Amino acid sequence: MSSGLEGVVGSDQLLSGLNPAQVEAVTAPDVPVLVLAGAGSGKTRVLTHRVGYLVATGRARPEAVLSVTFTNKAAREMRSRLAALLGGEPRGMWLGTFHACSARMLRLRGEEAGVPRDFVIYDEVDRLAVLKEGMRLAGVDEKRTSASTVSGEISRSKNDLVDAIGYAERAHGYVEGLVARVFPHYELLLQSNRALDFDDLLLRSVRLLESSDETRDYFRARFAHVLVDEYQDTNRAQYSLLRLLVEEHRRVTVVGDPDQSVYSWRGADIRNILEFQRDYPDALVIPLEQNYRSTAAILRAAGAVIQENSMRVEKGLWTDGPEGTAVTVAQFYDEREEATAVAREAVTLVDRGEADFGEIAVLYRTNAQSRSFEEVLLRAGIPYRLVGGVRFYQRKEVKDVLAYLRLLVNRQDRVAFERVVNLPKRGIGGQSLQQLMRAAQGLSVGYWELLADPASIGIRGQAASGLKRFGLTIEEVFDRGVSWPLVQVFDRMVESTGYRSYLRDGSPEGEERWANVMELRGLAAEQGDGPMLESLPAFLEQVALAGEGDQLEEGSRAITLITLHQVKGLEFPVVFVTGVEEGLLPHVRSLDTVAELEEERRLLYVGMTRAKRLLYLSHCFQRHLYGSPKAAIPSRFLAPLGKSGAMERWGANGDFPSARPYVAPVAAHGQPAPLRRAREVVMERATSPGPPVLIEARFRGGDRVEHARFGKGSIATSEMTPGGEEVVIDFDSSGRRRFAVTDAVLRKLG
DNA sequence: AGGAACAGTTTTTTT
DNA sequence: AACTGTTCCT
Repeated sequence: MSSGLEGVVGSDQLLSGLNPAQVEAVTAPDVPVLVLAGAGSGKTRVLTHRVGYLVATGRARPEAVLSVTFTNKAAREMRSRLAALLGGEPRGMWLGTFHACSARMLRLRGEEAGVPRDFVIYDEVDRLAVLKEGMRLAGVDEKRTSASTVSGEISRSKNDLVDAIGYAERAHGYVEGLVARVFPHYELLLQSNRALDFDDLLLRSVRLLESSDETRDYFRARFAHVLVDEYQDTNRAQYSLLRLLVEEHRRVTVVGDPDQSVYSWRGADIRNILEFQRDYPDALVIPLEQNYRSTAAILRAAGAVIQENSMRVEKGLWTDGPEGTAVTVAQFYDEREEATAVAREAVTLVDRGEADFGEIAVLYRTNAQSRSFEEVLLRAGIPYRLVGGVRFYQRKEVKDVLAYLRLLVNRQDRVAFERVVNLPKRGIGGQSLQQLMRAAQGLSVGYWELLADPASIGIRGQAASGLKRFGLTIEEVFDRGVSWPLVQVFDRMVESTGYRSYLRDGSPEGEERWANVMELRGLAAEQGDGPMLESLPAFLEQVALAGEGDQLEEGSRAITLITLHQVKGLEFPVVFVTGVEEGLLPHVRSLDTVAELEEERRLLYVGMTRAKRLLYLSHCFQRHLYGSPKAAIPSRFLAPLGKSGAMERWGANGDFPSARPYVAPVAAHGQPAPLRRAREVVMERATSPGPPVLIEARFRGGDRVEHARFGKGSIATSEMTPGGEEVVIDFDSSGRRRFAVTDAVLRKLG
């Protein structure tokens, strides 16, 4: 196996500790390689080691490798692992997401395909602003067809490599007809803003490679080895891009798991991985089936769930690890009780020394679900980190400052301009702006040039002076700051535009927003002391392409709150998959086709297979939707769990008190049975055979305790009430307080 | 132009 | 419940 490797430093590490299948994947020859990697089978490891192996054995120079990951975080992680394997950072290697690599290709060669060198990247919010303008121009009523519908349609089209013309040609039906009218306007607006949306990055890269033989040859020579992670989640555009890069030399390795394909709504096409062998008949297919992550109990439960899918390639995922604790299925009254139960179970585990908060993850289908958890954890003083949610880069104040900075790079960025031109108030209203834009259109000049003399186009008064001042301020920051370091420009900008004083209005919220701006400043400072002219575009690109998982730093001591989509690729010793209910998982919007339904099931599978030691699934009796309570029914996906040996734990007052073999609550005719409230269930259980449900006080008078917020103290009294245990505590430093134990996080001392 | 009060709505997931 | 957009008033 080591022939040809003698004397190569580090090759031992590259293969040691790998199982035979992994070794085969790492050392595979220069043919198309498909690694079908089951959950927890060491797929990232294989990918990293293969890159390292190619480099260490001299088969590939680092700068000849393109390695595509699904998130920026995965890219960073791979880079650092490679550095460890190779004893130094791999120089010149391209390592990033499809979008990031595309952007980079376009910066290098995009002008050949009509992409301006200084293009900006629009996110979903920016794109909606452009789209709304486009809809106005096309005379499409936003009330009848929402901008987000149109956005989704255009996005899907671009991901299928269909442009505005192509779309119009094949559009049929009402909505498609409307979209076909808006699409060209949208494209023209993007062009005049010198902006690309996310989908353009892929689309334009493909067009670039298609249109120029020279450029295509250049990149083909450049990337003699291409590797792709999470191949099951690639879309048509990504597929084509890959094809264009490797079809000649065929040194391509893709890694993925069809059972973890959960991005079809973003255009991902599971056929890409299923048909890899058809695309490359000589492909080497290597299945990785040994799971190193989860206990046998968890693996069995997850397997029982995914097995229900009809569209899949059977895999024999196995482990030689311990059986572990049975998977828990629990029902709670509502999302509040669910959150409380999770919090208390987490505290119990931490108290018993079975886990650290940082080892626990709470998973859910929709971001909105994070709220109840946040509320409970916040009140309880349990540390948590929320992934996604109101994302940092989407916060108003962050977007505002970025808009100001974007103008320095690209004065034609109308979305940025309109965002901040009247922030703080400069007396510029919608009327004046419309006038400005109309005049610019009529005179065929950029609107920016008209700022110098608004009177000439009939804008007077406050608006005129405001516009003029705004233009001058931006130009001045630019002129004086061209060669400054980015941070300095940053400071100057928020100062001279008055944005700082606008934000810091003396309110606590204002200070918090300012703190976010300062956090952004910190990121800007990381760009170094080079001239702003170079560092600013790099900064803006980095920010535009940054994903949310990216803020997830390792070694946190906090509970992780995260969506099922974002958790892909991560693992935690303890996992709670919450809200496993009809309408949520599977989501109501995914019930139209079998394909959608099965994707929802894969989502649950992804969630379950994140767990290493303990796995909890929960659902509620009722859940609030848009403010009003709605009955919830356990997910159909839970049905096969009974056969896996999962245990059912009735939730009472937010606890996981007793367990019995899980019986799926499904009626004889296959419809999920209606459920009773958890509290009623508890009472019923108490009078039926089996272990009695114990609800007893956790604390007694005299117990020494520590509260997350108030510190140490002694229990004065403890009593059981219908709502749970209530204690009175004499705190050493802050006197006597009363708590419901459910709400307070108390650690017993001694 | 700008604010307050009001009405109506809410795609789930994200590079 | 929270957020958006609209309308009406100053």
